[in-house]
Amino acid sequence: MLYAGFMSAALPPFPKPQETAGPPELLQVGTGTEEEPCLRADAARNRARLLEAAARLVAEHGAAGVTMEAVAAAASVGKGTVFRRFGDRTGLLMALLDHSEKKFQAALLGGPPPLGPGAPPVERLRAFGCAMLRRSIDEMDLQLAAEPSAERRYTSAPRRFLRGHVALLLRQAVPDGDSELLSHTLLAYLDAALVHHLTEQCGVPPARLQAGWLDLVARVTRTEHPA
Amino acid sequence: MLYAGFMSAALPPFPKPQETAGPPELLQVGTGTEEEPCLRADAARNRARLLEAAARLVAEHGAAGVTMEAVAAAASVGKGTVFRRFGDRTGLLMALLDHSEKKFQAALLGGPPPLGPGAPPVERLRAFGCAMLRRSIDEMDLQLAAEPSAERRYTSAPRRFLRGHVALLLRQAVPDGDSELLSHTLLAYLDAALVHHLTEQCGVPPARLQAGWLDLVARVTRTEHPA
DNA sequence: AAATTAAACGGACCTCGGTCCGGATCCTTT
DNA sequence: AAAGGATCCGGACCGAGGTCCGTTTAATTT
Repeated sequence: MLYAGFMSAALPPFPKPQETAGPPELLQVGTGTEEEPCLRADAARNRARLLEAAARLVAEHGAAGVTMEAVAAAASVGKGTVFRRFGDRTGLLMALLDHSEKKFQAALLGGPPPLGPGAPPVERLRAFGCAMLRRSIDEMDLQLAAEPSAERRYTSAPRRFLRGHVALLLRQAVPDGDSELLSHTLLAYLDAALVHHLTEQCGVPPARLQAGWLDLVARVTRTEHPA
Repeated sequence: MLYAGFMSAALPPFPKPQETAGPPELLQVGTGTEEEPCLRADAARNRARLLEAAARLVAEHGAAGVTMEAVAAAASVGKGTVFRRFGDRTGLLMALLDHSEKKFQAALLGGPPPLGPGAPPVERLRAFGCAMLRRSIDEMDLQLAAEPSAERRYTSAPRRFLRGHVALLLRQAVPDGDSELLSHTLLAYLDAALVHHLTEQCGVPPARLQAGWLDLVARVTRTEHPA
């Protein structure tokens, strides 16, 4: 069931939808946060409305134009409802990325190689990076806008999943070595903000970024470059 | 003259102190933004007051307690003055780190080896990372609070300086290889937010972080581990 | 079908970062 | 020393994120 929507639990009075804990140091894939735990009818309807409205606003005015009040108004819903459902602005933006996220996770877990299982780990790492780069470039504005504050940046469910995946591959490809730490390093190269900076502000062409990834993987795994 | 205060120019009506451009792709060290261009007497006095007040607030309530209004009040100064001088909250916080920053830069440029010049590049890289880790751990709250928004994260003068330094060492240590991109990767490992996450939220001991750095440098430069 | 209760709703309200501009203040010029 | 002009000051103002709580509504029980 993949990881299934990273924040959507319905909690007592108002407290923001927290992370449903999960195992403290999960190395498994599927970060287990359960799907919407049976939203009430009206709640589900409003949630859908809000997502639709938010998506429309993004399409029209870019991610920067997605104001919590604007979304609420566009969905004919109270402001409080938006926060109740998504916790905060970041949560709403992440929910917008959820679909793409789930598809990507599915490809990693069960898709065809080399992205999915079946190929040797180093090859899967290469493919992973290239796919991530594409994704980052495509959904740039949203990815940037959805970035959590510094304290939570590394604890979001999608991030944890990706890191777990990379760490898994690294454990196979680099048995000697701190896969946990190395996985952070590799993921950092694919960070949306960095990719944005390099491509938009420094004019680095995507091909160079991709070559850089292949080179980085080769160095970290101490392998040779692919042909 | 190092890089000398990353933002402090006095500009016409109000526009925020911008980056004074600088060469588009400077690979030199000393990122040239000139010192306070002769602040008016009252302006200089207020600037000092503000920094002092801000430092006191940090000491008392942590970086989170540094509110622009609070700083203004504590310095007996108008709110607008704070913004005029420092541009925005990030600018104020960065100014607080400026002293430590300059000292660090001096150590890199002219201090004793292996941090300063005189040691082989790989050794300097190792020392650089260890020093950065210490710094990150010491000034954690401030570093986190001073982090710019995603769009500007990679364009701040201190960041550019550090990246230039690492890229310089990498060009010597790894002539074959995209030093620009690799320098981003190495710096990412030392990112304050990541260090915070690992040490505070994951309980990773600093020694492991340091070992991870040495290992990373070894892999990236394709050298052996030090004894 | 009425009563009950847990959950959801909505919008007033608060805080804080950031902007504006009329007026005060400091340097220069003569 | 007086005037003139550039710079700076201050605090009212605005927008947006986030919270609170009295009210409404959907599920459940009897």
